[in-house]
Amino acid sequence: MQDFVQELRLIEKKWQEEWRKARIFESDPDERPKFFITIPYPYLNGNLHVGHCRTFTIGDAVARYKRMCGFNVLFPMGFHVTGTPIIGLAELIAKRDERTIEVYTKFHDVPEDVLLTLTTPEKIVEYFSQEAMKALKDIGYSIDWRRVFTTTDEPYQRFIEWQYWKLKEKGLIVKGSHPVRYCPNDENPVEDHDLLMGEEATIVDFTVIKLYSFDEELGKIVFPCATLRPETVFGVTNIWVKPTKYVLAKVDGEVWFVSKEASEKLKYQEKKVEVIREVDAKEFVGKLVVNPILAGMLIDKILDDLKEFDEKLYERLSKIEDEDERLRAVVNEIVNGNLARILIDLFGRAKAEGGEKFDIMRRIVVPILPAEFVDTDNATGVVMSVPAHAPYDYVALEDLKKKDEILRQFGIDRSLIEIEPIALIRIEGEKYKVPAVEVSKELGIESQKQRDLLDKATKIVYKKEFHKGVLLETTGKYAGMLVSKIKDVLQKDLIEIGVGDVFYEFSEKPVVCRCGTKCVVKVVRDQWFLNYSNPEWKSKVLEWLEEMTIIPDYYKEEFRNKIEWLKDKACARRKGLGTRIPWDKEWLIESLSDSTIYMAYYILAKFINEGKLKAENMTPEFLDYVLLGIGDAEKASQSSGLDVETVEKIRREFLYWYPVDLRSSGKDLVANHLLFFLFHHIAIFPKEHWPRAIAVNGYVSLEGKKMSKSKGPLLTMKRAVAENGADVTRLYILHAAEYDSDADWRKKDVESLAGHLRRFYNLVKEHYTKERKELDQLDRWLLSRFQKAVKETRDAMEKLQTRRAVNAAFFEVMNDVRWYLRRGGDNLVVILDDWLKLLAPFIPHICEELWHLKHDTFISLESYPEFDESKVDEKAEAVEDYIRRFMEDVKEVMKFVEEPKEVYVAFAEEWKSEVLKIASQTGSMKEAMSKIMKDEKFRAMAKDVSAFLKRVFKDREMFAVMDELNEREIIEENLEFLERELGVKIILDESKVPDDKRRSAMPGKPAIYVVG
RNA sequence: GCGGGGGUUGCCGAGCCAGGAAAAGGCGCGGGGCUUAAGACCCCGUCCCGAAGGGGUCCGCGGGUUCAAAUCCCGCCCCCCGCACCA
Repeated sequence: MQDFVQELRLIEKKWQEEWRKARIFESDPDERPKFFITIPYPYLNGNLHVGHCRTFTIGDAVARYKRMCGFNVLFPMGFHVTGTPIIGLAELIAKRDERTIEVYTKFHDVPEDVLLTLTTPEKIVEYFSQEAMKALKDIGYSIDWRRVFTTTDEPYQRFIEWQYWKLKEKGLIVKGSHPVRYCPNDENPVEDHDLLMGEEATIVDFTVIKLYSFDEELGKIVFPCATLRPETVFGVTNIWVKPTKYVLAKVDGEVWFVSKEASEKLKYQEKKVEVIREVDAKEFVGKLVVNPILAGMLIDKILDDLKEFDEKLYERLSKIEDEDERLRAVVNEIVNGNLARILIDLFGRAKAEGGEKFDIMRRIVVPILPAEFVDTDNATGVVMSVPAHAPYDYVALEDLKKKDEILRQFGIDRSLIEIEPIALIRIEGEKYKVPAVEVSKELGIESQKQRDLLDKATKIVYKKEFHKGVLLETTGKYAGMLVSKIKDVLQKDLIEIGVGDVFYEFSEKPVVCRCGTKCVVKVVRDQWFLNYSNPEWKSKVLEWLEEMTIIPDYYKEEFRNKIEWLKDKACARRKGLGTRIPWDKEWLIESLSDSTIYMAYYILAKFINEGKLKAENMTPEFLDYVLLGIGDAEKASQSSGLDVETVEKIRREFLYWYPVDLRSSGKDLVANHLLFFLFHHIAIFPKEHWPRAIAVNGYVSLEGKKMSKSKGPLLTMKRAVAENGADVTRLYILHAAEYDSDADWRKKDVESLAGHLRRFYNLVKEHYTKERKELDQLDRWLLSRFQKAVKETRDAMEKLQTRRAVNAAFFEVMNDVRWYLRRGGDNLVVILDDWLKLLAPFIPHICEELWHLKHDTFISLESYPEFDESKVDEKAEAVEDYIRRFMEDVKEVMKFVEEPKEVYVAFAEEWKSEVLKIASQTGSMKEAMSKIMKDEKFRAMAKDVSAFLKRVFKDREMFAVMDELNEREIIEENLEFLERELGVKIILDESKVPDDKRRSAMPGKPAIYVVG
């Protein structure tokens, strides 16, 4: 086999060189219709591998197919190097990181002495782009290499700057802040591959709701309660702290009571934090805090009581009619005035008096209680207790009620904890009134130490409430809203009125950086964002999506969802290779954000590489004109320093090639690159230049294992081609899987495929130069079958189903050819021209080589075979089917006879053909029966007729063609073949066939009697 | 949790959207041919039963619709992928 691969490699090199010399893949505008296909340019922090190979080969097969279908195809390629990984790699190589050296020598096949010199990003880019180009040429892609570029090229940077100015002008770039995973030690955001632990963790935003206490010494103290369910603020009965050390800290001017951990974390979240002193939470247990929201909602019930505390305050509040406004005023008095203190005093009095007023006051003012389940390393370390809806809260509270010694120890007044849960959510279609209580009881939870059960209960309650929960009257103006919709609304409202905040926290812990430091969530401020949440932008993209072709089609839904989900994206970074934001040079444009409309750059790249267009020519006026048609050639010429003619030429070429007809990509890029690709085209270009189609394909694994660039295993494209040949590699990867399902690279299967290709190669070589003979029945069968292969292949290629295409064009034709030869066909040459063309997009080198045995044109430029219906010969196909079936049946029967020698054949009685003829004109069994029974002759034998008809309708397809065939003739004509294949003598003498067998014969299934 | 895709005969993998074959193809395994022999190649078999081309059971689990379901409907279980600022 190695010999064959070596021979292949020589053939491949030869034709690659011929193609290059003849420049057949260099595409310039002409009168043909154009087809512009692009593939995402690869990121060069390593060698191209067989995963790239899949996406690229699909692209190349389509490019070659379309070219042969008469399109002027543009298939360009560039290289992506902006971003951080290349810098990271250079650093690792520079410091001789062992693991990196191992992976790059072992898997990326970089010779060690070369690798060790790659200590700067520039050297890495230089080396890997050369290697990539070699690999892409080695496999014979039909790329127009005049257009290659790298994303750090100066002209490219001009192009990106132009794009960003455009987006800025359109108001699509905004400033904002956002949370990132951050390492305090490295003082940098931490990327996925720099994590030691916690890769699964996501950043969640807790809503912080501030409750207020009052202290003689420090004044107001804020108890910032963190929750994922802000709506539960309406059902707070107390707050929980863990009986351990906390801190009092000045946070943006207010005094906050938070866990020590939280005081550290807050510093990274845009907060100014000054720790005043460490405190023991026990000191605060039993003290009271004011819930400003409830105070605002219930103020009218206690307004009169305020009069004696503060008359002016009373005046101010009682004047306000509007409920919402009053709530805001109350909150304001708590936050900025001394209403909190008054309410706490009022609570004391109401408690002494008891009664209804106390019931009201205890909703506004709640006690601080101790609980062991509180995690000080989660958010602020202070939580609200909502026993109606949180099993932990309910159980902890019940726990506390039972434990007098704890109450004594903390000096908690028992009357403070005689608390009833306050329900605020109704669950649609469920019996629960106070879910946390009922579910806890159902599960038999007794103590807050039963964490497993409590977690389970919490899950049940949260799930039901989230999906089917509706807010009750207790939530004031939010009543009637769905729980699933409330979070964002309420968080926003709380922040707006001044008692809410956001605390970012990891969903799982710990999250540890490679350096060993625990990561925190940091809020980056004043970052530039692409405003993908912009509703007009979004809806334009959504509308255009409906016009597009997405392959496979169910990905359209996926795209729809992802477009909806896409939020503003930070497009600026501090570190990495790339282009600076033109109006804020501190920042680099993030590397996915500079790869959105670069397909347009391929048109410019040709001129740049020819030296006709330089970075300094690429002025905004020039780009405006050639890419958008804004302004005119004169102005563009003046501004750029290019002559008008060149400017016009570039403009014309752009207009010829754009838009992108197909972008074929790996499925991993759907949620990022492909979305941005759509958004940016739609933002920048006029509608006629928006992308037409996107196709996605799956990954490639290695002997069932996932490949990894940074850890291995990995198979480079170059090695795959060197070991197996370009055409073998191509055919394998195209046939290994379809669409988004993943392909597995298996050495054994690849080798077996090489065997198939060798057979094919030898077969064609043997038959191709033979004289054409006149067509006989068998040749017509072959041609007929071949037409179906053509149709199937074309159909599959139109849908980018390379697996189906290869199956039809290669394997199925191969099977037919095998049968054809076995049947003694020796006119194979009649399909060979077309067969080679049919296969040329998949295995271009072999096809080119074989084609040249007879022709001196390039097969790569020939026209693709057309389906020719006149060559379809159903009868010839029926005859072959008959022969095959006959052989199978005879063999089946021969199994039961030792040493079979003679086979006697009897054909079906005449009446059966008659019945069949009538039946074939009817649609149903019933109809056929009634029609047939009109004939007296059949009526006499109704039983037999009905039994036969049943069979006929069971096997309709076979019987459908039978009345056209003369069975006796077929067997007689092929007697020699049949006897040779079956190794018996076949005698068409029905007198030797027993009666019962003869009667069971049917058209298409003669009676067979074997004699030993 | 949300969204998308899946669970097919020893394995890989078609088919299911447009219901009607023990269910393509490949691999593995077994047998035969060819060959001095091995490999390659060609043919046959590979769920169970059957000494005549036949019968039975089968496509995650449980129901339903239908003359007929791997294919349609309902419920359940399980698996994979994405959830971002990273290419």
